[in-house]
Parts: sequence; C-alpha cells; structure tokens
Amino acid sequence: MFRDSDAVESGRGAGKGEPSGKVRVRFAPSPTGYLHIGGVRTALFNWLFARRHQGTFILRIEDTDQERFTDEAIQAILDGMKWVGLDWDEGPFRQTGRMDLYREHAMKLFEQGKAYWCVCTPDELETRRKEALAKGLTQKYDGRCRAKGITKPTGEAALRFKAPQEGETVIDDLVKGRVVFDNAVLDDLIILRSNGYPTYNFSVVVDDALMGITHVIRGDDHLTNTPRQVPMFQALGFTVPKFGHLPMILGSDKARLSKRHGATSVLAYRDMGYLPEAVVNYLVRLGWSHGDQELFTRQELIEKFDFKHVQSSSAVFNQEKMLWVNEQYIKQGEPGHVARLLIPFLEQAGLKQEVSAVSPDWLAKLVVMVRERTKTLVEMVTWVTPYFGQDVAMDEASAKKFLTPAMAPALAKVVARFEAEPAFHKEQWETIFKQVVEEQGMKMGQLAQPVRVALTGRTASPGLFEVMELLGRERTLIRLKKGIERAKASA
RNA sequence: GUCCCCAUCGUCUAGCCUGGCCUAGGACGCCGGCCUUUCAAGCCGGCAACACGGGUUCGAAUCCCGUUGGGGACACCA
Repeated sequence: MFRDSDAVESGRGAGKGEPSGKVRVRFAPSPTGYLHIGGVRTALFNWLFARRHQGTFILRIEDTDQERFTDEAIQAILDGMKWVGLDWDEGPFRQTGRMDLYREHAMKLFEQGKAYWCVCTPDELETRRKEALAKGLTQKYDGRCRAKGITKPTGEAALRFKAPQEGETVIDDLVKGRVVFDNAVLDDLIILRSNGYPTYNFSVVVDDALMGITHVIRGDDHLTNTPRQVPMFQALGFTVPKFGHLPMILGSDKARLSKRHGATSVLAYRDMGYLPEAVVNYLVRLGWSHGDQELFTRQELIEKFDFKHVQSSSAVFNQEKMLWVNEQYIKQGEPGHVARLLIPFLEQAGLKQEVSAVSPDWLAKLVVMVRERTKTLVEMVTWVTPYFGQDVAMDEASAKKFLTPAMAPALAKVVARFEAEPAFHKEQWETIFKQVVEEQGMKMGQLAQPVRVALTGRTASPGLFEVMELLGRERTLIRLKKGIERAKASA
C-alpha cells in the first residue's frame, strides 16, 4: 500500500486546506522557449498561495535535457516573470548545477535495492513499445532487467526505479480531490539515463524534497506523473508533499493552448500594449473566482486566493475578455502609472524628443484625456500623437470635408474672440464658443467639427475644450489659424 | 488501446461539498435604446446554459450509477 498519510489532506470540502507549517512552493518551468500564458498562470497560483500564507516562492529551471534548453529561453522566462511582477524568494536554481545530488540519491536507491540497472537499449525499447501498441497492450516496460541483478554494468546502462506493482497510490489533490491509481499501471521508470543525467520524474522528486517543497502546484498534465513520483519520495525516505493540479488553459478550438492560437508568450502581450496587472487579473480569473468579482488589486488577490474556489475543469482562453480587463485597468489605473508604461511605446513611435520635452504631469493629463477611448497602450499612442509638437498632421479627407472656404469666417470669428481673452479658462472659452455658434446661426456640430480637425487633424477626438486645455492657449490659436489658412486655400 | 481528469449561457464563471431561497445570478462578446460637439465612455434593456439517460428523495443544477463528449498521460522530453 503506497499511501502516505502526509499526502492525505483535503483542500476541497473538508476544511480549506489551510497549511499548518510554513508554506514552500515552486514554479519549475523548462526553458524550451518563451514563458507562455499557461506557465504564468501556474506561477501566479503558486505565488499567490505563497504570499497568502507568508510562505516562500522558489523559482527552479528544469534544464536536465541538455539538448533542448537555451540561455535565451532562461532569460525570457526571467523577463516574463519580472514583467508580471512575480518575484521569487529563492533561486533561480538550475538543475544542471545539481547533478551530484541526483546521482547520489539514485545510487542510494540502487544500494538499497530499490533501483536496478537496465541494459535494454533505447532502440529495443522503442521496438517493443511499438509491438505492444500494435497488439493493443499496455505500453509499459516489461521489467526484464529487474531480475538480472546487474551490479556493475560493463557497457551503457540506465538505472530504473522499482515501482510498486501491488496496491494503490492515493493522492488527495488540492483541486481534484481524491484520486486513486492502481499500482499495476506503474512503470519501472528510468531515473538515471545512460549518459548519467537524471530524468524529469526523478529530479523533481529530489529537488522538491531537498528544497522542502510543501505544496506542489502544477498543471494537471502532471496528474498522472504523481503516482510515479509519490513512491520515489517514500523510497528515499522523504515526506510526500501535498499536490494541487491546475486545469489546463485551452485555445478557442478547445485544444491545449499553443502557438497555433496566436500569441502565447506573455511578453507578446506586453508588446501589444497590455498592462501587466491586467494580464494577471485576467489569468487569475481563468480558473479561480471570488463570487461575482471581476477586478482585483494585487493585495485583494493575496488576501482572497484559495484553492477552494479553483475550478477543476479547464478554461478556454478568451482574448476579448482580457482586452476588456486591460481597458478597465487603463481607465481606472493611476494616470501617472499608465503614462510611465506608455512612454516606451511613444519612443518607439518616434516621439522620443517630444516625450522628453513634456512633464510627467502633462503626460498624465494627456492619458486622462484619451484613456476612455483606448483598450491598449498601442491604441493609446495613436490617440495621443496629435498633442505633441507645434503643428499637427492633418488627415486630408477630414480637412477637405470640414475646412472649407465657407467655414473660414466662422473660424476667424472664433479666433478673434479667443484672442480677446488673455488667459485660457476652459468654461469661459466654451461659453464664448457657444456664443459664436449661436450668433452664426449654426448648430454646435457644424462648428465643432472644423475646429476639431484644425486642432487635432482628425474628426474624432476627446471633448474640444479638454483638447484646448491640454494644447494650451498658444498652440490652440496657432493651430486654429493654420486651419483657417487651409480653409481659405481649399478650392 | 490502457489509465487519469473534466462537464452550468458562444466564452469566463456563481450556485454543487452542507439537496428546497434557482421561473439558475454576474461578467465578456453580441443586439436594441438613452445620453451626445465627433469618437468613445457611461446608463438602461434584450438574446443566451444546468450534455444525455437512469436512480435516491416529498423535492436534484446540486447526491449515486451509466452513456456520450472533451482534455491529459502512457519516452534514456519536461
């Protein structure tokens, strides 16, 4: 009976899975590419759980496969974590720096008769696996080297763990509840490859144990790995941690989220103009809920996060909703903060000089003026460009439509009245403007549009008087005059 | 094929553990209206779901069994 009482504690139903000791969790990505959305969510749940219980969050890079990892990928993971603000307390540890530890523990198992040398070659194994598949049999290792009792292999050999074959392994998962596996389905897994490197299922166990991990929170694609790992913890004499298997994130076709579904790297969302806190907010709601609440501050998340409300079924990633969340953060966020995040985008749009010429305060006001019209920082750039520089880029079609000779007199009147005012006062200028509209026997919109085009170069903009206020008296008058020139010249 | 997980509006979800308060609530999106100097935002309203079949019970979205469907795992990858 491979059943460890330590593993048996419910996170659902009975109690709330309140940890008794000090919580230690980890996020252990493999550096095969960028940090994707699913990875961020796993990291986030770990981080939240750690912060919620004043525990420790550890970052560990699973790089035991020399073939596939790259330093760039490690850097990308670090950058991604930093961008979303998931700071770790220990690490990043790299498994490649811990090889002695794995070998040492593997040999310990061998000496205790809990592991054995296997001289089957990868090719042979592959062939047998194919045969088994063709016959419709279980594709597990037949254990033929188990009884050979090889003490000192002469050639290439891998070390296999003697998995229990009787009884059952029970895990009481924080999100899935009680899951029972028949030990008969367990394979004698290779723990040390013939090249001396440990395999994943072994290195995780050694690391999780040695790092004192109390809760292993990971994607539910690892659920079936758990009954293979639990016996290893026990064979090594370690305490078995508690497990929590998070449901997967699916693409719109209900298949596991992948590159096929468009952007899956978190940093791609940064580049698309998403705020990191919006991404976090969206991701946490994908699989966790707190009543009807949609928006949470980071502090609220830490206070409210619990496994009791983690969904056990997978969720479809929906960019529309994430966009909405982003929009909310842009609209409700602290203007100065949004402005700071906007700067790199402005610089990239070629406004480096212009940006350095304005104050953070003015930039924040600009953000306030345009923010209810934008859903991303990228969109915000286009809304914000007309307000930099003396002149404005004029949209030809708009100018042609609204800056006509017939409009020139009314525009001139507006300018004359404005010029009579030595200082700009929003309400006052608005009153003046409306007076002109009335005197000219026009409708508000008739005069507002030409003015809008003269001021911003476009037919769509924030409220006219907000625009004037932001532009300031001088620039307002300059642009208005240029608009009149343009109107007169228009044939 | 074998094992494991999952199943409420198109999507994210509340409710399920501790059956009645559910003629199933919220959010995104979509449709319509209001507001309006443009574009937005905002506000109001609408469409839309308990996968199916059995049971248990006075009563089931909630408990049990089965079916179907979806996902995952079965490597000297992680």
